[in-house]
Formats: sequence, C-alpha cells, structure tokens
Amino acid sequence: MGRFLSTFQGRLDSKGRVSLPAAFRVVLEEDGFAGVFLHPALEQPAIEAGGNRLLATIDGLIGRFSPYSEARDLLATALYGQAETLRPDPEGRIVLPERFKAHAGIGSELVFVGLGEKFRIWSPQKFTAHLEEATLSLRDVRASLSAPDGEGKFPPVARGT
Amino acid sequence: MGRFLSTFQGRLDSKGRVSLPAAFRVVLEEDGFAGVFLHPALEQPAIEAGGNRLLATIDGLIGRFSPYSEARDLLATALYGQAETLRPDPEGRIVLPERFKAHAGIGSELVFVGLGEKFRIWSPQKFTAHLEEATLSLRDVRASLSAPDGEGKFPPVARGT
DNA sequence: TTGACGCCCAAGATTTCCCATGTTAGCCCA
DNA sequence: TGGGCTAACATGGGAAATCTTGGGCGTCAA
Repeated sequence: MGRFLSTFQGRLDSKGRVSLPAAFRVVLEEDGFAGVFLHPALEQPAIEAGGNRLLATIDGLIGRFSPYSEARDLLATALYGQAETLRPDPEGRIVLPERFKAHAGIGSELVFVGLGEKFRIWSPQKFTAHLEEATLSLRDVRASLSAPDGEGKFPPVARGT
Repeated sequence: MGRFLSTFQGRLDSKGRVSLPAAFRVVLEEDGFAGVFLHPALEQPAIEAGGNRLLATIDGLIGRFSPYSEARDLLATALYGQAETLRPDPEGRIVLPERFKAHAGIGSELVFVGLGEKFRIWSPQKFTAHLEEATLSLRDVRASLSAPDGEGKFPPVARGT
C-alpha cells in the first residue's frame, strides 16, 4: 500500500483553498477513504492527516476502553472532537478550518510532509524549526540503534504493523 | 459507517431552537434513526445524543447486569429514565427541554462535540474546561504508549493491527 | 385565549461545483 | 538531442446548491 512521501509546498488562495499534493491524493484514494481525515497533532503545532489507516489507528486507541469509561470519553473528546473529515473539491482542494490554521500557525503558506501512513501540514517556518530539532534528536535515536538494548534516550520498543 | 466528528457552535434562537450540525444529521440518517436520542451525561454537565448505535451501546451496557440488580436499575433510571427523543423540524432544528439545559448549564449558546458513535452538547464555557482536561489525558496516554510497561495513568496497551 | 409546537417560507451566508487558464513535466519524433 | 505536443496539476473565479437563521401561521391543548 502506498505511503505518503516527500514534502510539498502549498498556498491558500483567496478563498482559503489549497490543493492536496497529487501524490497524496493517490494514496488516499488507494486507501479507499472518501476525503481526508484531519486532527491537530498532539505535541506539535501541526495538523495530522490521513485516510482509513490513520482513522483505524485512532479507533484502535479509543476502542480499547469500554463505552462510558472516563478514559474513553476523554480520548474521544480530544481525538474525535477535534478531528474533521474534509472532502476535496473536484480539483483536489480543501479548505482548512480556522481552528486548524490557528493550531498550526498557518497563514497563507503551508507545507505537506509525508510520514508514511499519514502526513502533516505545517506552516513553513514552524516546519523548518521542527526539522532542525528533529535532525538533532535523530542523532540520539541513531545512537540508540547501535547501543545495547535498554540504553540511550530512546528505548527500543516492539512495534506491530 | 459515519462517525460524529468535530465540534460545532450553535445558538438558540428566540424560540429556543438550535440547528443540529448538518454533518451530524447525515450520520443520524445513515443510522436509520428518526430523530435524536438524548440523555444527560452521567458524569458531566452535558447532554449526550445519538441514534441507534448509541441506543445499542446503552442496551449493551445495561444488559451486562442481571435483571433486578441494583446496578441495572440505577443505570436504566439514569440513562433511559432521563432520556428523550426529539424530532428535528424540517430545517433540522430541535428544542432542548428545559431539564437538559439546566443539567448542562446551557444559556443561549452551545457546542456540539462529536465523539464517534455519539455526540455531546455543552455550554461553551464548560466545554472549554473539559477539553483541556481531555487534551491532558491524551498526552498521558501517548506517554504511556511509549513508556516502559506499567507506568502512566493509562494501562499499557498492546500494539499492532 | 394563550402558549407550546410543528410546518412553511424567505433571506443571507457559505460551501460546493464547474469551467477556463497558466504551468510544468513527460513523451514522441524529426 | 532539441523542439514541440500533450497530459496532469495547480489556480482563479463565477454560478449553483446547501445550510443556518429568523419569522409568520395554524393547530392542539391547557
């Protein structure tokens, strides 16, 4: 299954529309999702977006808690309540809700960054800064890859698909 | 099947009507429910609402307790006894019973918050506070996902599809 | 008669759709 | 290998369809 790869620049037109990168639209269609699912990133001033795969991840997270449990309600509020599904117009453009633009500090320009099963939308400046920081942290991760298990800042974790 | 997603603002007009967000009406129709089912939230000053799926969840919850058990009576009283089914007018508006508005502290403005299989109706102020709490616990969950087993507010969960 | 409620109609404001125009990238052929 | 040609994309706007809101009426019931 295709992945979201590479980064693309975009600009909001006078009506607030941006076209999703064609490469990303292809992945979304493969994924069989009619539209894009978006939610604010937890720890970053960015928007996360994706299709069914992303949605399934979230469903999985919420679905572990039983209905009417406190944990479930809180998670659903933070994830579903802040999320949005947008349908691109026939040309593949979407309009970002004001709330998202505010969270990500997006003005008239933005950047789409592929992360494999999902992608992020950033303001160019914020992304540049984030990238720099990420590059630094990456060294630590890399170091932990070659260190014996259990050492390093990033403990290795088992992962499923 | 569609989910209730995102949050919407609403306002009561001079007759006490609010329009249900169009996106939510679509989900309710898909769900095949003629109207909206509402009941006061158990732990929060908010109203919970939904369609057949919500009803099924409630049935399941109550069904777990044996007939004539105290727990069952309590739940049934709280969930069914306080509930109400409203039918939107041709424009998709409903009138909230006074009792609900009182429970949720709703004045003339309110917020609809999608939670997947159901949605909640809050007073804007109360919701803002609740959202903050929800966001914090989401961070905890995220932390517990990457933390060593057994730590964090939320129990560790297995990963993988 | 008065008030609550349901239905109908009428704007206004958005959002969605449709079409037209630059641009870019890839391709074919001389 | 250079020069078009064509197909896909990204854009810009205008037109049409939706949604949200605010009232007007008529009905039913207290």
